[in-house]
Amino acid sequence: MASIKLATWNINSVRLRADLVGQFLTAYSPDVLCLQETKVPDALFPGEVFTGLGYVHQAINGQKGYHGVAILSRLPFRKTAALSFCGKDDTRHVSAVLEAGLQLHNFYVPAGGDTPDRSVNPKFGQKLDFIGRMTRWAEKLDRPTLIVGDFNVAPLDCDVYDHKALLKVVSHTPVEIETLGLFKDAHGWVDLGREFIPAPDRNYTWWSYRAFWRDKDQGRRLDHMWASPDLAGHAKGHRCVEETRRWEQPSDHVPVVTEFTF
DNA sequence: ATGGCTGGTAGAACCAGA
Repeated sequence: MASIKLATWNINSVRLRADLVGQFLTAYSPDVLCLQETKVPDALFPGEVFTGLGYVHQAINGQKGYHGVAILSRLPFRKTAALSFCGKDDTRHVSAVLEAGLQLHNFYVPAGGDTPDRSVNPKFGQKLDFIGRMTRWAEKLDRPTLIVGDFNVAPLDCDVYDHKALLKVVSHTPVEIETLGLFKDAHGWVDLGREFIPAPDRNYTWWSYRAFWRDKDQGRRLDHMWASPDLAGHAKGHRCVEETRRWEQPSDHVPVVTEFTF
């Protein structure tokens, strides 16, 4: 029986934290790692660090300063692609088809700015539109598909430390949760994080750099792995690697890992 | 309950994250 271990991690600058990525790859040995917020143009991507660890297959889509995504893999790709949604080429997607036929899509959904009102904050509108565009994109999928990444939405009450307070905070507002829910239901995506760690258990993937929030465990579940219905049953193990949040000069997000058997 | 850190681009204070 074949087994594939896939991981996703918002790294918040892959150049600054290339060694941390290497530490994670060595310690947890995923076959594939999807990164978000690489913050580096493709020509400057530190690929050799990961090639040296056996991750010789790399699909990257980055730009200067902001956003940026990458897929590092020990398994060969049949094909790779990068999508631009909403008329903006802002490096929020990269995908790869693995030899097993698994379609892997890595997303960095817009954060959405400060004010949850698209009439005064265009970034919030862009976020909702991006998720709407994902919904239409998913209509065409007809293969076993895994979507991973930083969705920048904590959908369930128990995905934040204080549901009532955060209803007004971008990442947990009702309209974001509704929009993400429409996307989820349209394809029947299975939220693997909650398959393996059911509500209402604590299951955070992000903690602010601000010490007060971190020390009080005021986290949110923003990073996700969603499987299409035909793939979800193959998921056999799942975890968040909270340890990395305590590493020196860490990302504010932690890796999420799922193992599949076929 | 809170944005009071952090990174990148600059080459000093911004913007952005969420």
